[in-house]
Amino acid sequence: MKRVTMNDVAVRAGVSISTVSHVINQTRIVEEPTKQKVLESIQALKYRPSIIAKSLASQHTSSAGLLISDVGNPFYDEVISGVEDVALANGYSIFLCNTGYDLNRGMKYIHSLVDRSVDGIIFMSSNMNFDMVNEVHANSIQSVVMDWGGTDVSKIASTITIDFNTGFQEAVEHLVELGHKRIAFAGGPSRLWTVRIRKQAFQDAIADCPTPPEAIFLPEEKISKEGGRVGIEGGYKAFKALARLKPRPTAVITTNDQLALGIMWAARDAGYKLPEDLSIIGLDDIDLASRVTPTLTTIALPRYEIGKLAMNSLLNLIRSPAQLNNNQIVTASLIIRKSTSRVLGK
Amino acid sequence: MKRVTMNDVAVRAGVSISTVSHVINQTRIVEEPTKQKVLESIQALKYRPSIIAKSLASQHTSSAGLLISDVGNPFYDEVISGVEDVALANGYSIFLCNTGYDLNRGMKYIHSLVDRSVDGIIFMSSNMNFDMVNEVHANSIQSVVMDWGGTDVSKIASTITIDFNTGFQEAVEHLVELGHKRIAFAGGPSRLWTVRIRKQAFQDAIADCPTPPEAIFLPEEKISKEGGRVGIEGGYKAFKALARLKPRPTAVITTNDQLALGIMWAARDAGYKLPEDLSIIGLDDIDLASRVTPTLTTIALPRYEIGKLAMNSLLNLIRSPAQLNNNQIVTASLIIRKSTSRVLGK
DNA sequence: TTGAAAGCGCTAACAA
DNA sequence: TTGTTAGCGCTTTCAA
Repeated sequence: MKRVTMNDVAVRAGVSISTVSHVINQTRIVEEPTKQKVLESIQALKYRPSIIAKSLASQHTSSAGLLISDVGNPFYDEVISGVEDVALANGYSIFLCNTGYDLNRGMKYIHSLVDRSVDGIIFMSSNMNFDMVNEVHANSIQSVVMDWGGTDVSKIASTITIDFNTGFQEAVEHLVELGHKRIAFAGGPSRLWTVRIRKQAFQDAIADCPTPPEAIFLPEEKISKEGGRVGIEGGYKAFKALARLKPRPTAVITTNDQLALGIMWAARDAGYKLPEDLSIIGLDDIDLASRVTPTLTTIALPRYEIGKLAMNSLLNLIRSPAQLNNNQIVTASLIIRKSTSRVLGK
Repeated sequence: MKRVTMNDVAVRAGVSISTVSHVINQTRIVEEPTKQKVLESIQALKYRPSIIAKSLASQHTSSAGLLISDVGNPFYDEVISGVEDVALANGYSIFLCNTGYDLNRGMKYIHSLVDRSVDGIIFMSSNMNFDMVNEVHANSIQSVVMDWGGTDVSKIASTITIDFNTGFQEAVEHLVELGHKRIAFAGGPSRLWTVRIRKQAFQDAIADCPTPPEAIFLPEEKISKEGGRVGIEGGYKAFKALARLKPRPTAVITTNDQLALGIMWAARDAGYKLPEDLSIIGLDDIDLASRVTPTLTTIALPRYEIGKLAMNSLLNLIRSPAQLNNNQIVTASLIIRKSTSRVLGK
């Protein structure tokens, strides 16, 4: 039981191999009767083209790599789905590369992808560096990078950046409207670009208020663990810090939903009534956010859209490499749920 | 800037192309001086072999497909990591295929993987069918399937099955020791094999007790949504059903952690003190389980190990296809945390 | 111990 | 409109 090749189809249809190729790829006009014979042979022989052979001959593989730092991070779920959906729709297959926040591992993956001659790579790992993008570029492979600080890659890759300003502005306005005068901010260490950009957006939003509320910054280092990641545990710690403040903030805005949930749970454990005693705003809109009680008000990232956008950008780049330097911006915006409420009058 | 090929290396080293191939693959003895020359050329030219060309010539691709139903399901996080870790360590790359609980989509992926000549496929999607496995087998591609009911594929694939008996036995024993006499079971619809197997394990565990506690089955259909999936919302509904029972069960065992968390949160919303008023046991040991308060006692699935096991089995199969019919069993076992406690004496 | 050469299954000039 | 054929970059048999 050998593999059925294009040649088998050609022989059975009584045409040349190149005709077969052309009817399959619709790459030149073939007379209807001839075409039908070919199609019939393909059916009869259950012929399936070898993508490998095709790749070797055509010099592109219809495959792409997706570099992320952690499949376990709820941020990525929908991003992956978005990427996959447009990939599948375009005949592309995705190599998933999970760096696990490890630069060496990331570089290994890059090499593997280059060796496999993928047509493009999407960088969504916060733990990436310029060398990686450059290595990819040096091998004339296209790439799209989620703009997570560090070096400027806009000369050699398309980028996607998230506009947090809108979201934070809406969040602060929302709280101010509810009467909050002291708003805390909880995030990881500012040395991380991902944190800095959010913090800046928060500060700008505060400053933009007609009568700015007081902004209080919870101690960063206590909240985060090694690597700078913050999670639910970070929320517990953030709450402790928050509860200790003398005039207590009446609201808190966080840099991610897990952190917000941690604060929420810690607050409840401490006997707070939510949201009356403390308004909480998250960021990301992970799945859980709408499933806990009270449901979490959060600055939502259109994650599925980001995934689709990234893959579409990559496809554009692959199809017309000239079209570089398109920096796409996606906007984060507030979703109001039940974890925020009017501050209690005294 | 053309690609550096094996031929370039051969020319520079003054040897034949086949010698280069052999030193790279260590597939025949090459005199030390010759070998050094080749190695030096490789370095100097920064030569990297084309996996595509290699695949075409050698008829295997060092790539594999991983079919799962939903990246968003926390069950898969570590499974994926496990698969990836051993894949990476063995020079394999993984095509991630997210069926989204959709059979058609699954079949599309299968075809794509077959066309790409992957060396093997791991089926971890509950939404798979015999046709898929058979299609893969018909193309002489190896596969490992997570034994999620349906048809028997043991003749054409290696399988992994989870032993739930141990876990449920430990769970029931644990509750009995704590004095529980009425234990509820909350799960999705029994028509799903995944649910049935767990339910059976629960019933067996109850029956095995010296003095069996009473087993109460919460209404399945109310708990699950379309497709039979149960999540946090299901937990809320399960709790309502549970709270309505006349002599209230003092403990509940669920078929997954999300369900357990839903019950936990609903119970707290209803003013229960946990775990005193209700002991709750989950299943899976998802990340959240150890991060909520009270931390969740749960029947843990060694998910990372399952991933590693699956990929290792696949590699074995690829290396020696004869070695089929190895059905591996992994055991689920209880992790005791804080969501279970002694039943209050009256 | 090494080299020559015939593929692997397809694409894409170039001819006809 | 169709066919011939030279690769794509590598593996592997067969000879030397």
